[in-house]
Amino acid sequence: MNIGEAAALANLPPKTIRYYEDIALIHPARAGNGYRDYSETDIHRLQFLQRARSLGFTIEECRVLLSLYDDDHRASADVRAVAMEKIGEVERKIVELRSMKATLTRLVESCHGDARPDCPILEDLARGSGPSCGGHQ
Amino acid sequence: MNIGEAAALANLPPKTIRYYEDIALIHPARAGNGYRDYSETDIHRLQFLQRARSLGFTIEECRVLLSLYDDDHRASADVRAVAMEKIGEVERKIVELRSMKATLTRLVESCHGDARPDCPILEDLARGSGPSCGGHQ
DNA sequence: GCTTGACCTTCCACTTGCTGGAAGGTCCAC
DNA sequence: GTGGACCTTCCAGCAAGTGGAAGGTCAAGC
Repeated sequence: MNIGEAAALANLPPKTIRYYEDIALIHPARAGNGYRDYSETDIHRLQFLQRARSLGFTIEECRVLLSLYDDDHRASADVRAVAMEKIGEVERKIVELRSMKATLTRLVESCHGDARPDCPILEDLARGSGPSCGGHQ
Repeated sequence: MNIGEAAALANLPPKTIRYYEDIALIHPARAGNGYRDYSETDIHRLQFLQRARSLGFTIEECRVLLSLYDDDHRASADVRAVAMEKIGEVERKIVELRSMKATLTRLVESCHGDARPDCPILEDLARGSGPSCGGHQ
């Protein structure tokens, strides 16, 4: 199967699939004309990657998950641990975004938003969070 | 004032401050010895950048905000519009992360997590989201 | 047989927002 | 005058792809 069909089945752009081969996540065969030739197994790996990436796993985490996927003697506890760590990361990100949203909302509500130049949003930004006033890096 | 002191006041690494100069967000003076020399105004702009970045504005958005900050004839409505657009983006990101977290949580709960190799998490990933089954790009 | 267009190939550059490190200059205290 | 902390420039690299150029291949239509 050519890369276009594989792309449609895995819901990934052909460019991304070639990139995944570049970084050795998949190893498709080659047809006589030099075209990549994807097997059912390759498609499964691509779908695996698409789904894992969409769930927020990094490429390196996907590599680990794929090696567990390939390992018949894996412990499901190992997979579970990776997923739980990711839940924690996603949670931390949500908390951070909620804090950003709260601050932005407060700023927008404090701004009259008309044609005049005085703007509490810009004033707040220019004040900065200071060297030790809760700015988050 | 040298870059180290400016960095402490703005809560930014010196490297980042040089980078901001590289991309023309700030234009500090130079002392006789070639060292950058930051004024109070420069510090305010750096604090502005630090705060705006921490609130999720991209560098290009910061550039727009700084130009509004510099413009005595700005309309506060323009600033407000940028901030509201950012609130929308942050919200969309939160929704996406919540959906990721829900899926991950479901997967983790379905996995016994012991020494055996059978793992619903890997099975789900290998199934993929399919070409038209709600995978999000 | 020839053209057209869709597909495939490789390779290199670009993106965002920095960060790390090398090689060297400056400043100040001891 | 020496050590260490600071500063300078420049070059390389990170994640995770994306865009585009230059060219090869395949199948359909005339």
